[in-house]
Amino acid sequence: MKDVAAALGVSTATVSRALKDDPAISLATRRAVLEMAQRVQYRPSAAARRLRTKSTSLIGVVVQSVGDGYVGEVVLGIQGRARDLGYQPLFFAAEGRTDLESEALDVFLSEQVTELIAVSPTGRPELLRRAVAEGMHVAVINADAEVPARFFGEVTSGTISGQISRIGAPGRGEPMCHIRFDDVAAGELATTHLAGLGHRAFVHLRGPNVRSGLLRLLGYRQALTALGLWPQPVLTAALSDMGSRESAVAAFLRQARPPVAMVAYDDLAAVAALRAAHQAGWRVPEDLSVVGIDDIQFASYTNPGLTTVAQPKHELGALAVDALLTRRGAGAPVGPDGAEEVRVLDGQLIIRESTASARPVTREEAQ
Amino acid sequence: MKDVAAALGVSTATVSRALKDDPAISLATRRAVLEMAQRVQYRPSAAARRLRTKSTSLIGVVVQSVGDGYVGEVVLGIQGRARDLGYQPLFFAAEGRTDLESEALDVFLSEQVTELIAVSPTGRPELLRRAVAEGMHVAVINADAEVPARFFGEVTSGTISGQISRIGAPGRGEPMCHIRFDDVAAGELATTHLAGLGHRAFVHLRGPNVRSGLLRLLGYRQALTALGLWPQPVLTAALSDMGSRESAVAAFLRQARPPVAMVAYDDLAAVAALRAAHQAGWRVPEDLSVVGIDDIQFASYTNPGLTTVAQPKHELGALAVDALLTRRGAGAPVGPDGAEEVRVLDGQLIIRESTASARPVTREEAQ
DNA sequence: TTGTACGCGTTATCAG
DNA sequence: CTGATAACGCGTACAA
Repeated sequence: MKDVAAALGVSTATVSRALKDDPAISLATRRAVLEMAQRVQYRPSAAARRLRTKSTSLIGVVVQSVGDGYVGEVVLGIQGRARDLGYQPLFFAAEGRTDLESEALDVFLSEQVTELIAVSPTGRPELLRRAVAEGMHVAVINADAEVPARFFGEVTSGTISGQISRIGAPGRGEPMCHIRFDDVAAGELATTHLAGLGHRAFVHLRGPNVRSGLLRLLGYRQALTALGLWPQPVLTAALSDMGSRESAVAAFLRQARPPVAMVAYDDLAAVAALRAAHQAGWRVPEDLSVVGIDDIQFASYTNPGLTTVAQPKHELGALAVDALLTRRGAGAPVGPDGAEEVRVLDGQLIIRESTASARPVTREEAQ
Repeated sequence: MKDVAAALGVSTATVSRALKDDPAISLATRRAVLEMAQRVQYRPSAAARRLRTKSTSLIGVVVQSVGDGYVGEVVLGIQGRARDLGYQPLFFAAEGRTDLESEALDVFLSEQVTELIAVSPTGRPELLRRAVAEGMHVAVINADAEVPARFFGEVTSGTISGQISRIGAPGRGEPMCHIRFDDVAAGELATTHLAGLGHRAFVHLRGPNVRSGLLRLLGYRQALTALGLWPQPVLTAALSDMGSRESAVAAFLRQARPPVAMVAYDDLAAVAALRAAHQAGWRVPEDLSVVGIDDIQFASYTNPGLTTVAQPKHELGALAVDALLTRRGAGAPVGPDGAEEVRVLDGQLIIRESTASARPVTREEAQ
């Protein structure tokens, strides 16, 4: 910057102003400065600017793992929107380790990052708490806290207590913004699609004991109840791995008769069902229709291609950035009353080859 | 820092020294400082330190897309090793857009990043050139430049010219470090595994016109040649998408007879083969054995699970960090003679369910 | 062993 | 409209 100033015979203050489009600057000098800056390959020192202004255009992003493709898409949404607003994301993969989460926060604090996005945090909200305590603005995408196992029992068989309906709303009044996929609606959408195909025998392969698992199950039940088809079976795997899920499905298929319509917790669970069906000699979609939730990249590569309810992954990321950065301009801390704010996004049904009509096509339909 | 100094009645210089384990400091004051820093929640300002020392502990990482899981694993390797060495990765997803690549470089330069890792750059090496021109140290993981289509013809049918053997060595003498997966060895490993299973009828589903595509094909040919089984068919898809590949495989299967052993360019290509086989009524692995390359996360979820040659993704990332950071200590610019340096990592065969013996098990083997 | 003083590259304030 | 100047938080050469 000194060089530019010297070369033009002006002061560094002038250069600084010209570069940031200060209104109090003559057009002539501004142009001269810009051109010279170009010629000298001037690059502003982010460190110096940061030191002086005490504000970064960095936005911290903690993810659990970046390996599973789902997160990757969200991250792309974040980066895209951040770019548009002149911000640069600083990523940190915590891999579910508390010590790494803590380290991430330290790094962000040292870098004077004030904006934080947590993508699908699964553990305790301790990290986020500390972050807001340190004065950060935080947005959370698809927070997925654990949930007592008995809640699943209540949804499956008993009456739904008030506790459960309240569980859809995350947070405990922490001043942070939540961006969420509508899990209940997704469960409903998957189920009604199947029902619309003429199915009357359903199964749900449920997920882990976390909020999204409960909510998707709830959607399944609500759709079925509305259709007068409740109750229908719900499968629980011992663990969330392929193996457990495959055996759960296999056990079910042994005592069932086609056609059956399955709503899986997510695409991975759906893949387990696909494998179990194949092993058991059930054809998909002729004998077993299955729909997943999420639309991970691989959903279109399964055999057959998986019908699923897609999460708007890009939008989730973009919206989190918006929530952080636009709020700031308005000056309001978070939400209208300073409490948390929640934005919910809907999924979209993607029909591929894993779902089909419950009965063979009749002659009329075939025409 | 001022606070800490004031609270203890010492100068900031003393605090600074105590914090960085300067030998010229008394044990007593050091302990006092450390404790007080703890109490006051002192966090060093990365910006100020950076401005003063003119060096960052940031390492820039450009990836194309972070969505496909493969990159995610490499990224984890990078972050892990960087952490150990006290560095923080700064990621940028370029999505194959030249303007974004350029912007990434600008960001890195503004942040005074001197270390750069490019993960699987596919386009022209322009970005990397500019980076070294700007004085950066750069390491490249699996550079995969385009390659003339006729080279594939030479490998398949004609004699292998000198050009091709030279193509294995990347770069044009640019002073940068290359970390690479041994594509030739991977092709060989996949092929010999199938041959070891008793197969005599092979196919290769080849990849795009890039270096790795050519090299894997070369490995396929070399293994077969060594076994006296060359020539064998090579399939070329119109594009790199599922559809083109499926039709290429379908067309082949129509005029072939089981059992056939296939070496696919990568796991995605192998998945296309799985789908085509299913459509055509060929059983895997009974009629068609297929092995992929890469071992993406989804390889274990296909139906049946995919036998593949795994890339050491973590190591690739970790090694790139090492190459950058340890070299620096030694003071040597790059490699022994200031030219490029290449490190090649081997793949590992992962046997799942997509490959089987060429003939039905005999009575002796069944026992 | 510790304190003093300066400068890294910017921007904001104040005067001109 | 522009210039001089101070300050952001830290590291370090030099003096004590």
